[in-house]
Amino acid sequence: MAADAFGAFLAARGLRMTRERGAILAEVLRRSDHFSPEDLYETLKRRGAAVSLASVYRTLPLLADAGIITAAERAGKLTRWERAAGRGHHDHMLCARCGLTIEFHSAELERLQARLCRAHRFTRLSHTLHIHGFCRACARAARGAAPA
Amino acid sequence: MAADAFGAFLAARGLRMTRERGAILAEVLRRSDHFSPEDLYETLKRRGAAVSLASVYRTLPLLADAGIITAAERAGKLTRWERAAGRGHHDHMLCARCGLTIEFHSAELERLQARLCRAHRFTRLSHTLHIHGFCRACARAARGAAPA
DNA sequence: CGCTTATTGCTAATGATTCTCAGTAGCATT
DNA sequence: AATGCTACTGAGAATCATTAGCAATAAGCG
Repeated sequence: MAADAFGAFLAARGLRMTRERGAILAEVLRRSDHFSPEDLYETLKRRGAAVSLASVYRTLPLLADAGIITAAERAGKLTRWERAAGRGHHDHMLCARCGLTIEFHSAELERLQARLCRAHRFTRLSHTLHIHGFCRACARAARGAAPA
Repeated sequence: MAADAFGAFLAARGLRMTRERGAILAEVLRRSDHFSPEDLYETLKRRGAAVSLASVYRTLPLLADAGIITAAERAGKLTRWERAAGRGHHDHMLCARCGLTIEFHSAELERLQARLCRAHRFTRLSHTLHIHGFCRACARAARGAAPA
């Protein structure tokens, strides 16, 4: 279904659904985590789908425009992407020690933001919330390692 | 005062307060907006403070560790920094059309985040919230430009 | 004042992302 | 099925922010 949606999206813009774009889309849909363009490229190569890195870079923004994925973060140098949650959206808690990503959603948070935007006469389109810190395991480890 | 704090921070790490670091710190404190390393470098050069771009890049992370500035965003390729709000912290609304940045703070938002983190057993250190959309003027302009 | 060693400026290197360009392939029409 | 018009692709060069390497300086301590 996402493939059809993407095809329609492309057609509406006079673009074409090619084998490469199909392969990239399929791989993206298979993923549920965050991935970098390089990640995706390596995986595709490993699976035998001959798609160049340039095409991966060219296709990701298209998938984003089509609403199928969104840019998730810019950790270090890499840009990471993730599958769009279809309808809703979620925010992230990122563990600074082990890299764990916790995805969460809070209707209350959304409502609060809407209220804040209204107060500032700001028309909200999207948002990104990243909470940095330590996951449970790492917080415990840190406590054990540096008790002083 | 911030200069003293930075000096103490450096001393505690066996680092030295140099003329260059002093100049960079002074310029950073003079700024109230978001700035890129390049921005800062150009301004310093214009003011006659001979500080190399490499030193700017080397000093910004130190100022961040000292809590004087924080990395604000990654628009395009540039990394932008801003002065830390001293005590509190604020979030951002970014206008996609004119680039306006609205800074805001909401105690309720902070409380809500604390609650969400507790629920996920996550130890929060910091967070970044960027709301993307249109500022009042641009929203009005957009409505006028594309009324259909 | 004289050391020790952190720091600086310059410049080359790095590395993710983008561009270029010649060859290839959708797809609508004939 | 063949043709024409373009979008698309792969490979490698080009960009450009950020880093690393190195010789020359200059903090900060005794």
